[in-house]
Amino acid sequence: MATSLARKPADSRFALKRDRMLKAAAFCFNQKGYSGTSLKDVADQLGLTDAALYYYVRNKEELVYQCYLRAAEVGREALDRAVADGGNGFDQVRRYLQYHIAIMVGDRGPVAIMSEIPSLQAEHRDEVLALSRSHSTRFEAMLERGIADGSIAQCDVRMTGNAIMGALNWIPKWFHGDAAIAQNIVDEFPHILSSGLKS
Amino acid sequence: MATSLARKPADSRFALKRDRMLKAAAFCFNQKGYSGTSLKDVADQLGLTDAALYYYVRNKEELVYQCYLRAAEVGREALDRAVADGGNGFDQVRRYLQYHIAIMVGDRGPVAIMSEIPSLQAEHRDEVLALSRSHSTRFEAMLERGIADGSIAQCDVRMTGNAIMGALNWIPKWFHGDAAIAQNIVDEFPHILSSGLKS
DNA sequence: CAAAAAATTTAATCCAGATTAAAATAATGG
DNA sequence: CCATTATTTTAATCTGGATTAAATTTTTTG
Repeated sequence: MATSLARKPADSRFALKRDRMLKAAAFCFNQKGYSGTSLKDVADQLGLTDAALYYYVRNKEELVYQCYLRAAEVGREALDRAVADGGNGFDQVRRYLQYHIAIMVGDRGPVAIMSEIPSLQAEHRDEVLALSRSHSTRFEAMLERGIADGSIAQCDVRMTGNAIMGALNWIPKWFHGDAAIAQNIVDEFPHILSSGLKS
Repeated sequence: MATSLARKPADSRFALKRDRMLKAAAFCFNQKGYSGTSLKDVADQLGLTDAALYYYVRNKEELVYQCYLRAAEVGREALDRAVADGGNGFDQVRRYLQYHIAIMVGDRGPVAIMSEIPSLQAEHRDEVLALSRSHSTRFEAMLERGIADGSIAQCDVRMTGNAIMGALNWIPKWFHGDAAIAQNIVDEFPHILSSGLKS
C-alpha cells in the first residue's frame, strides 16, 4: 500500500511500469488533449483499470505533472549533450535540435506537450515553469554565443527561440510512431530551422 | 428565445457580442487549456454569467468548434491575400506569414490554438480537420511553387510546412497583447522562418 | 408608452469521470 | 509452502462544472 512518493528509486520494476504509464499518458494528452483523455483512456492502453493508476500517481494532476517533468528532462538532456559537443553556436543549435527531435520521435517518446501548465497546482506549476524558462534561457544563450562567434546571423534571440521552440513543441501533435517519418524529421527539421527557405 | 442557429447573420448586435465571446474563449483556452477553463471563466471576462453563454452557443463543445472555425478563417484569409499579392513562391510565403501573424497578434486576435480537435463531436471534428488539412495543403503548394520557380531551396514541403505551422501555432501560447512585442513578432518571424539562422 | 422580442440571471438538476476503500490476486523471499 | 508485500480490481462515492428551465431585466419597435 506504499504510496509512490515513499518508494525507493532503486525499485526498477515499479519505475519501469511507471514510465510506461507516463508515455501512455503523454500520448493520450498529445492526441486527445487533457480534458479529452480520461484516466480510463490511459489505463486502457496499458491493459489496466483506471483505478490502478492511483498506485503510481496521487491523481490526474500529478500524472500531468510527471509527464511534464519527463518532457523537461528530455529537453535538458538534449541541450546538455549539444553543449558538451562543443563547436560554434550554430553547430550547437543544430545538434541540440537533432538530439531533442531524435529523443522525441524515438523510443523515449512520446513526450508530452506542455499545454496545460496553468492547470497544475501551484507548486508543480512553479517548478515546471522554472524548468521551462531555464530551458528557453539556455537556448537563447546558445543563440547569442552563435551571434557572438559569427556563426549565427544577427537576430532577436527571444523571438527566434520562440519560433524554433514552437516548431519543436508542435511535433508530437502530428507525428505518431512511423520510423521512416521519424528519420525524416530528424534529417529535415534542423536544416529547415537553421537554414530557412531561401534558395 | 431564438437559438443561435436560427438567427439571421444580418443581426449585427448579436454577431458582435458573439464574436467578443469567441475571442474571450480563445484567450482562455490558449492560456489555461480547455479543461482548465470553465464557462464561468469565459463569462467573467465578458461581465456575464456562465448561463448567458448558452444564448450564443449550444454548449461548450460548440464554443470550441466556433473558435476553431474562426481560427481557420483567419488562416485562410492570410493565405488568400498572399496568393492574391502574387510574386514568386518565396515572396508569397513571406507575405502569408506576415499577414497571418499580424492578424493573430492584432485586434482580430487572440486566435484559438487547435489543440482539442479530437474532442469535438464527429461532424465538427471532420469539418475542422478538413479546413485544417486544406490549409496545410495550400501552404505546401505555395512552397512547391517556390521550389519550382527557384525562389525556395529544395526541401521536404511536408516537413517544412509542419515546422513553420508549429512555430506559427505556438505564438498565441506565449504572446499576450503587448503592441510593441506584436510588431516585433510580425517583423522577426517571417525573417527567421524564411532565412534561418545561418550568418 | 405598451407590447413583443432579446438578453441575461437565478436557482436547480445532472452527470461523466475523478477519486476512494476494501477486497482480491499476483509476486517474492525466507 | 507460508507469510508478507506488491499490484490490481471491484464497487462505491463524490464533485466540479456543464446544462436546463423558468423568471427577470433590458431593448426594440410600432
